Amino acid sequence: MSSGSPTFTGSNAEQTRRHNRCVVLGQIRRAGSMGRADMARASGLSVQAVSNIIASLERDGMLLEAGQRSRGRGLPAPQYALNPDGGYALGFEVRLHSTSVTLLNLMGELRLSQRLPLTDNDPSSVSRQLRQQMRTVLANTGVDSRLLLGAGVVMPGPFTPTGLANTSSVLPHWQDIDAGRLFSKALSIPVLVENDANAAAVGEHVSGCTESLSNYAFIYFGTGVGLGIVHQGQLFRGGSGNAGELGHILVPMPETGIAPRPGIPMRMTPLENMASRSTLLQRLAAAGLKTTTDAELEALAAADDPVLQQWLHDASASLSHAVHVVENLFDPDTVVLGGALPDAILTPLVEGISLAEHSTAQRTNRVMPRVMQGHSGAFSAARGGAALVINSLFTPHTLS
Amino acid sequence: MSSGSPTFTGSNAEQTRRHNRCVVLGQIRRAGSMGRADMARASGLSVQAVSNIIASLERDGMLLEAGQRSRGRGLPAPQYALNPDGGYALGFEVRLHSTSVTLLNLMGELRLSQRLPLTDNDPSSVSRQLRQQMRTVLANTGVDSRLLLGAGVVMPGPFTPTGLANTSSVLPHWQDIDAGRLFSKALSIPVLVENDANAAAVGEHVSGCTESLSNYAFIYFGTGVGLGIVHQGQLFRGGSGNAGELGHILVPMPETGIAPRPGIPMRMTPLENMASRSTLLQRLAAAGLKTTTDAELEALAAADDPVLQQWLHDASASLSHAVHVVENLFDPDTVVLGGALPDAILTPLVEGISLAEHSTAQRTNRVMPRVMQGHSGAFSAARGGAALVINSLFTPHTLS
DNA sequence: ATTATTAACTCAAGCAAGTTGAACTTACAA
DNA sequence: TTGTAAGTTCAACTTGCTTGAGTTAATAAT
Repeated sequence: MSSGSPTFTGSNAEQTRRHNRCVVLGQIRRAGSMGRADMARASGLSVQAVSNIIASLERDGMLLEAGQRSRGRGLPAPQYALNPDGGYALGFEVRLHSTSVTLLNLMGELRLSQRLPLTDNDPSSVSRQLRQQMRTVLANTGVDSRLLLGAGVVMPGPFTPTGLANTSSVLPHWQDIDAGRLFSKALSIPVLVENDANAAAVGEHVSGCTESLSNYAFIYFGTGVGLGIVHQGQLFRGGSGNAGELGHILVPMPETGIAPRPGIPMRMTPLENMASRSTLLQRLAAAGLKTTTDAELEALAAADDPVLQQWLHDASASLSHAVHVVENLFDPDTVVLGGALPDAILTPLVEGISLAEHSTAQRTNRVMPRVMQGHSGAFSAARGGAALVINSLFTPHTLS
Repeated sequence: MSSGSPTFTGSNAEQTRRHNRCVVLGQIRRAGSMGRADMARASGLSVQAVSNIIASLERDGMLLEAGQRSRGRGLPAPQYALNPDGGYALGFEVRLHSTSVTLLNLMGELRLSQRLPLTDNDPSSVSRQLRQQMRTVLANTGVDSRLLLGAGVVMPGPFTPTGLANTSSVLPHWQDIDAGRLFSKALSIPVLVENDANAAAVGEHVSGCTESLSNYAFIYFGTGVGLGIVHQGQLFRGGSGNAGELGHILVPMPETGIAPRPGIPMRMTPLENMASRSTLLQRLAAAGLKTTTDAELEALAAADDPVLQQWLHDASASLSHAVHVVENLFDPDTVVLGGALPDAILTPLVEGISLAEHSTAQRTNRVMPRVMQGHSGAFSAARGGAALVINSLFTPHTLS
């Protein structure tokens, strides 16, 4: 089913208040702490309106007074800052054989993360396991369940426009399941479902190298290679929620002795055949190295393993091509690379990227580097899931 | 200067009304005509709120009563439809040696279009010429200037985030000029400035093959090749307004005897070296054919000119690659191709596109063709400019 | 030291716009 | 002929932002 025109929905006083709360919270978050008059100026609201919103946020425990600040004459302004413990968000990553969970506080700080093996990945088994993990996390951190603002669940796509089901997914048994509704019922809190790249992209916004940016691209290394796009503070999801399939785009293949496929005019290959973790593992396996864990990969990196070095070389070249495409099509303020690779691999991969001079991104007035390294490691997707919830507090929901 | 986080601005009752007016107008537009109760159900507003908005829109001349409609029992509902003459929008295209103007009514119907040669393209000369063209159009159509809702001006980029200036643009003398402010002063109406591809994309939404869609990509053939992305009814502009530089992405080069450039690992070339109007003209010139006008191109197409045929073949192959990239990165409901090419060229170009089966876009449940042909011809950009204004009436401004 | 100025905040009244519920109108059905 | 359903209007109510007057406290000027 195609998305059609979104039937925009009407607004009223209640939604206006919700919007303005988001605006105020977002400003406090970005500035660290602010006074009422500053917020009024920044938001265009009257001081009185800001004052009422502050009072309501303080009642809800989201804000704390943070001293006073005097700038020259006049009454010193009481400053307000986020209460880090004013709320928490859970993030889950559901994979074929494991589920991960993270807990972030309002400031986007990691409180706990945990991974469990998953034996049955049918919907009800997964729901049970997430529910169990939620209980464990709350018990281990002492966080009151009433402070949970929601959960973000990261799952492999593809998605359909009607919520979040998948057709020929990596996960069996999930055809046409509305995962959001399912988990929301199981966990008794609001749930957002996203793919790994989108979640990781938002994770970088909530705590990472793009906190001050609202337009950027995030290249995520999971099993394959994904792309999360943040545009004007919002995720770009595409018509059916499957935008950012960077791994599918064709890149020129370096001469590695592999024959070109028939039907493809040149020696082109999908990016995920060159620059994904599974490709690396395949190459290592072909060379007789049975490698699977991050620790093993780190050891190979430390030993300057030649197969790994060659892969890094080839993968960086392919990524350079992909980054060029992303820069020209999305015009991001920066391109961040991160995900489920150890830093020992990710860092040389990012450093190996060489960008063409001739590009829209080659502006004179840019303040960010064109390429940056973002969060990495096993929990970057789950962290991103929790970040989706945190981020939604600070970002007015522009639609609906 | 990078965009940073957009400081979202607060909302109030006045903006709520503006938003709801857009919602209601948009629904009437999509449905053709509607009654109050239908709009209330579709928007989530109360019937009374809709009623008040309808009254205000009718006072403003934007709506007309369009009979009654009875569905079974109950009071027959008075229907409302857009008043085609309730407002007009101007669209301009500023090029190196010409300026074009179009006038669209509220329904997106073309009322007039005109092209004038441009001798001096410095800012004040252009402003004068546009002002003159506005007067001419109003005089020739008898439209009252008070019915002008605004103008959309299409100019070549690149843009900067601070409004709409350009640095190393095709147009000289325009460095760091705020074109929007300039034209708005000259024309005494609100002005939007966009690049050709974005404007043409919105043009297709206002009257074209994507009226019922809110996620699509538009590949625009101007001097080069551009891409306009509409996502959830909004243009995707990127961090500095320069998203969609499709012409810059590298595509595999068919064996046409041209030597590969040094530094590029394979025989890759920017798309606009393969699939742009200027490339076609160059090839024709190299073959001794001094062709410049659309009429001459149409004649060559009718004569099955071999140089043109070869170009069509090569360009379609390159475009196939580009469409594949666009499908996978943006996940649009469809990809539309259009712009400043005559139909005699555009149609075979679109028909020549062959798409890989293996793609995110290869869904089972798609309702639109993957590739469609959109508006073409000399005025497609200027039309798009006017469409920007019309579209803004029906699309709630989600930010700011 | 006293007074003026300035900035930030609070209080109370006012306003705009959406919501709610009762009353009215019309068409179809029993 | 009467009842029911659907659409609309009217009037009272509610929410939330704005406005303007009054209060407080820090700095600057006298």
